[in-house]
Formats: sequence, structure tokens, C-alpha cells
Amino acid sequence: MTMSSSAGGRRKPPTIHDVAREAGVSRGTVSRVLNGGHYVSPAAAEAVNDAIRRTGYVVNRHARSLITGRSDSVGFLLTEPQERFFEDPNFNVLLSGCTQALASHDIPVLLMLAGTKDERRRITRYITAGHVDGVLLVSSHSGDPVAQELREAGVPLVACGKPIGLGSKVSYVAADDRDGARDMVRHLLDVGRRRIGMITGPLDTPGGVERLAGYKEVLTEAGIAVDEALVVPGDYSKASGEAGAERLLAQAPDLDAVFVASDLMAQGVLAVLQRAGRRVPDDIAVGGFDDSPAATAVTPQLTTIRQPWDRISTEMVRVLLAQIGGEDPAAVILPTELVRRDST
Amino acid sequence: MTMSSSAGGRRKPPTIHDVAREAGVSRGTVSRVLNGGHYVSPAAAEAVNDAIRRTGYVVNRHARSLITGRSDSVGFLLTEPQERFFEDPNFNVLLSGCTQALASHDIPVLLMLAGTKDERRRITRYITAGHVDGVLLVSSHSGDPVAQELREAGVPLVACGKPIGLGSKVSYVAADDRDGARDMVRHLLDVGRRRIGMITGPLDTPGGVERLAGYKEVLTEAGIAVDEALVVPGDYSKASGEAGAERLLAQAPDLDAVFVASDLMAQGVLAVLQRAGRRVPDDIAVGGFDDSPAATAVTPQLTTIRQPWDRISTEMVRVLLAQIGGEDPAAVILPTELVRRDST
DNA sequence: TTCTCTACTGTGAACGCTCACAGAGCATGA
DNA sequence: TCATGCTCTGTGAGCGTTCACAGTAGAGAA
Repeated sequence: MTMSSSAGGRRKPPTIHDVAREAGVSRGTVSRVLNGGHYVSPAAAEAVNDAIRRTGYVVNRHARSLITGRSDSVGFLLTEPQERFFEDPNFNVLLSGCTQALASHDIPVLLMLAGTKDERRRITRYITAGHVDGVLLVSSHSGDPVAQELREAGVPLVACGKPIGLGSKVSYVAADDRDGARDMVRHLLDVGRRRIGMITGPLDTPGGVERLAGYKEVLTEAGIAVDEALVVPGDYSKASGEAGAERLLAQAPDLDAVFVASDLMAQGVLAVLQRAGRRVPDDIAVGGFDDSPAATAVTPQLTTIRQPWDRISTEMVRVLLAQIGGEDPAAVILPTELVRRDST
Repeated sequence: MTMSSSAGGRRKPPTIHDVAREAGVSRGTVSRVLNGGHYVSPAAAEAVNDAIRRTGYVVNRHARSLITGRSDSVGFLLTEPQERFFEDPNFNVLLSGCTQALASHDIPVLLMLAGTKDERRRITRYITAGHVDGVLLVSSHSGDPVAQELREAGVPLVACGKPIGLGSKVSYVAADDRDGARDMVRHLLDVGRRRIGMITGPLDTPGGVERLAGYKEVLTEAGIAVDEALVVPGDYSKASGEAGAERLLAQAPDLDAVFVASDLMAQGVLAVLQRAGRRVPDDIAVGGFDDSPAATAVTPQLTTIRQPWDRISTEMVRVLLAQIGGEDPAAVILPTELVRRDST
């Protein structure tokens, strides 16, 4: 009766029927045990669980899905260009976090990379056909046609970071960008800096805008006029960090600190500063944002604003499951935290 | 009859029955059209395709899987510690490549991260229960208990890189490590270096061993005795590259080149050399391995050995699908290529 | 006692598809 | 003429679940 290995081929797995026979009960009872165990006598439940263990039974999700109409799986949709995915370890952190959070609910994750236009169409079709119950959406520029379509089709959707152009009926989980930026700039002031530059994130995204707003607010509150020559745009990529740093050095050689809107850009900034012979933090302090793995991979290690990735992942999953369960969309804003390391 | 959007809720999708009615044929005929179109008259096929388009029909994979016993999906199994996944962009390249290759066959990918022991058990169960048709296995230290179990359960399996301890009955796709190493060391000789050190990969993996072997072979062929003080072990991680470089500099200050068994380690090496005031490539040439995104993210950009990631992905998928289709396991070795950049 | 309510159990039907089979129509060859 | 083979089509069964429903048993109330 054991389902042991050794055999080369794959044998036919036991069904709910086998379990029922083995436990001396009916299919219905087994099914009830499988689905929460309500209205089942303790004796029956035990017999069933025993039988499940003995037979090595695992539910056939296809059969279940066929009748329930749910797939009990969700999609992880990444609408970023490949290069960004290859470069930025934040995606891995998020992907890993969400996968684990879902695993604890026994829900498999389908990975969907929306690159080409064809891909997008294929993926949209796949999702709207009901092959997943919901979607975790990750993209920095999230004014996304795919997202738009999914929302219209009524597919449960949770974005990472506040999406734009999707109205208010879409869930999202985000860190408190403005507050994080404020903390960082305040910290730079605290360590005695006064000529504080900023390399922003993409300003067509709420995150980018908020981080910039926090920067300006704190400076203004401190009685320091915002010097537009000290603010240069970036797009979170390492290359844009390098470009930004070069521009900053040219426009404001007397810079004594930079707040960089992502750790990845900060990595680029550090490289440029080193080439330019500016010591960090002695000559110029550098503050990042994200606390991505990149922050500690670099010397000096980055002082940065921690986005609580683990909580972001688990919240995304929680909100998505709630929404699949019929609840209304929700927005979750999580607090950030200043992590002081060697670059300030 | 259109399936158009606008409605907030999800309506019930059309079934094969609806398509059949719409096309004036039977379910069987529609099914035949869906599955390759053999034994279908051109007229019927056209009518069916028209009806599919009109109704917006998408096959219900659960129903199909229930009867075929296939899931028409595969798992991408990563048995690496999280930190490695976060640090090494090679995983992203591979993940992305495989996902796309599978997408072109209309096969979804389930992401499986085997972290904790519990996770491993859960995943093994999931897979052996037949919820995926096959598994793409990625791990550097692949003497893996999960892999072992899957192989014994007869699950189609393709590893990236030659796995150890799994006998010969498991498929794998790998780059020609030895040959790549030979090319690099020959190149270092060609540019006039004679004191060539090496930081190896993990020596409990075939890849690590082969790259070391290639290094030794070429030196010997060139009449240069292998100096064991010039060879230090690494594990592909950036940190181990830094440690290795420091050890090398201490043991052999007269070093004029290093062959580093991964780009990620090389990144660490470059940092150490820079701190030590050694100019690259003037004082010391650095050769990497992988041609990962890390290679060009660094200054000077790395001369490295390109692993053909795109071909590796597509071959892994091809071999897996073949094996799912009943063919025997196969080993594929792909050629590498020297990519000369600024570090040599 | 009898009736009601609750806790529990078993039984068909159905989910949407594929597969095996039977059979129709037509051409070919004996 | 009939048999044989081919292409094409429709039909019923069944994949492994869940769900609605019917039904049983026992406790408590009337």
C-alpha cells in the first residue's frame, strides 16, 4: 500500500475514492476533511487523515478547479524591460517574498514576463480566461495597458507601488515614499550637510514624485532654499545614477551630500564619485533608497531607506487573497526605516 | 455574442460546447481542431476557427488536464539559498530565457524556490503528485536530494549544468566549461601575462572542476608550471571573489593576471584590486566567466567567457519537452565564446 | 411519545474536456 | 457487385473533484 519510489515510471496517483475506501467513508466525507473539516466527526476525520497518510494522497487540483472555477494559483506579472529585471535585485527580493508567502497558503505562482507586445496579448488572454485567480503586478512605470485590461475584466489585482491611471479601484501596497525621503534628508542635515543634491526616480511615477516631494519639504522646513541645480532626474537604473552624478558634480561642485532615489542608482553614484576622487562619506555623503541587496554589496556600504520588502510581499499576498475572496480593493502604505551604514 | 469587457464582474467563459454550436459541428470536431487539426475538413476547421474568434473561446486547461493527465505546465526549481538568488543576475537571465522559451510553446511556468526543508518537502510532493509535467532545475551545488527524489519518481528533469550524484539518467544542458577556461587562459598568455592566478568555482561541482582543469592544462601546455600558491578556491559569490583576491595578493604579489571563475567573483576582485591600488588591466589583467549582466555593469568592463544563456535556456526547454514527450534523457554541451572587453 | 433541531454522512450530478469507438460517405480495386 | 480502405464526423463515457440534496441518528423540547 505504500507509494514508495524505486519504480522508474510514474504510477497513477491515488484518488479521493481510494482514500474513502481506505478510510471506510464516502467521497463526500473525505472532501469535507480536505476543505476545512466542518461537519465531520472527529473519528471520521482521523480515519481520513490516516488514510491520506497511508496512501500518499494529494488532491488533484485540476479536478478541483474544474468544478470550483477557481485555479488556486496566482500570477506574478512583471511588466519591466528585461534589462531592468536583470539589473535590479529588488525584483528578486519581491519575487522570492511573494512566492514564499503564497507557498504558505499552498498557492502556486505562475511567472509572467511581459516583454513584447505579443507576449502582453498572450498573457492578458491567459489571465482573463481565468487560468489564475489573481495577479501580483510589479512594474515601476505602472500606467500599464495590461493592468488596465485586467482591471476592466474584473481580475483581482494588487500592484507593488501606487499605480497610475487605474482609478481608485485597484489595490496596491507601497512603502511610504515621502516619509522615507524625509527621514533620509533629515539625516543628512543631522550629520551636518547643507548642500544636499538629489537624483530622483522617474517623475511619471508616484514613488518618484513622492521621494522628491519629501526632499523638498525637509529642506524648506530647515530653511534651506531648494536649488534646482541640485536636482537631477533618474530612472532607478545604475546607468542613470552615473549620469546623474556626473551632472551634479558639474552643476554643483560644492555638493556635500546626495540623496539618491534608489540603491541601484547610488551604486552608480559611488562609482562616479570614486573616479572623481571624492571620498565617501568624508567629502560627499550618499544616501540611497530601497535597502536592496545592492546596498551592502558596495563599498562603502550604503546608508539607505529600508523598504520593508518582506512585509510588502506578505501584504500584497494578503490583499490579493482577500480580494479573491470577494473583499474590496485596498491600499496599504507601510512605514520605512532609515538604515545607517558607512556612506553618510 | 461578443465577450467584450466593460462589465465589472467575471462572466462565465464560453465552452467548447458553445463553439461547437456556433460553428454547427460537434464537440469532437472542435476538439480536433484545437489539437492539431488532423482528420478535419478544411471547411469545418474554418468554421470552428471562426466560431472561436467570435466567441472569444479559450480552452479550459483544467478540464483538459483532468482527462489527459498532463498539466501542460512545468516547474522552474531553484535550490539555491536566497542570497545567491538575490546576488547573481545569471539566475534572472536563465529564468527569463526559460520562461520565454516555454511561452512560445504556450506552456506556463511555475516558480519553485526551495529554501527551507519544509519547502523542499512541499515542493517535492507537489511535483511528484503530477502537478507539473517536468522540471527545470537550477542550482550550482546540484548534488541535490530533491533532484534525487524527482529522478526516482520518474519526473522529467533537466538540470542547468552537469549535476552530480544523479547517475547518467538525468538530462542536463551546460556550457563547455573546460574549453571556455582554456580560451581565457590562452588569451591571458596571448596578451603577455605569465604569472596567472585563478580563483576557482566550488570544487564539488563539475563546472568548478572543469574550469580549473582547463586553466591547468593550458599553463602546462605553455610550459609554465602550475603554482599552487596562485590557485585559491571560491564559490562564485562576490564575497568569495574579494576574499580570494586578497589571498592571492598576499600569496603572490607579483601576479600579473587572474582568471576568475565567475563574473560575480570578478566584480569582487576588481574592487579589491582597486583598493590595493593595482590598475586593471595595466598591472593585473582580470578574466571572468559567464558574461552575466554583471560583466558590463563594472568598470573596467570585464573580459569574460560568454555562456550562451539564450541557447542554454532554449535547449533546456527543448530537452525537457522532448523528455516529457517520451524521449530519453540527453546531455547537451554548448560552446562558449571569449568576449574581450577592458579588463585584459 | 412526537416533533424539531443539529451534527454528520452518503449519493448523484456536474464541471469542460479528450478519447475510443462507431458509423457515414466516398474512392479504389478485385 | 461487394469488399476494403480512407477521411471525416458525432456520441457516450469518464477523468477526480465539489456541491446540493436527501437522509440518518441522537439530543433536547414540548
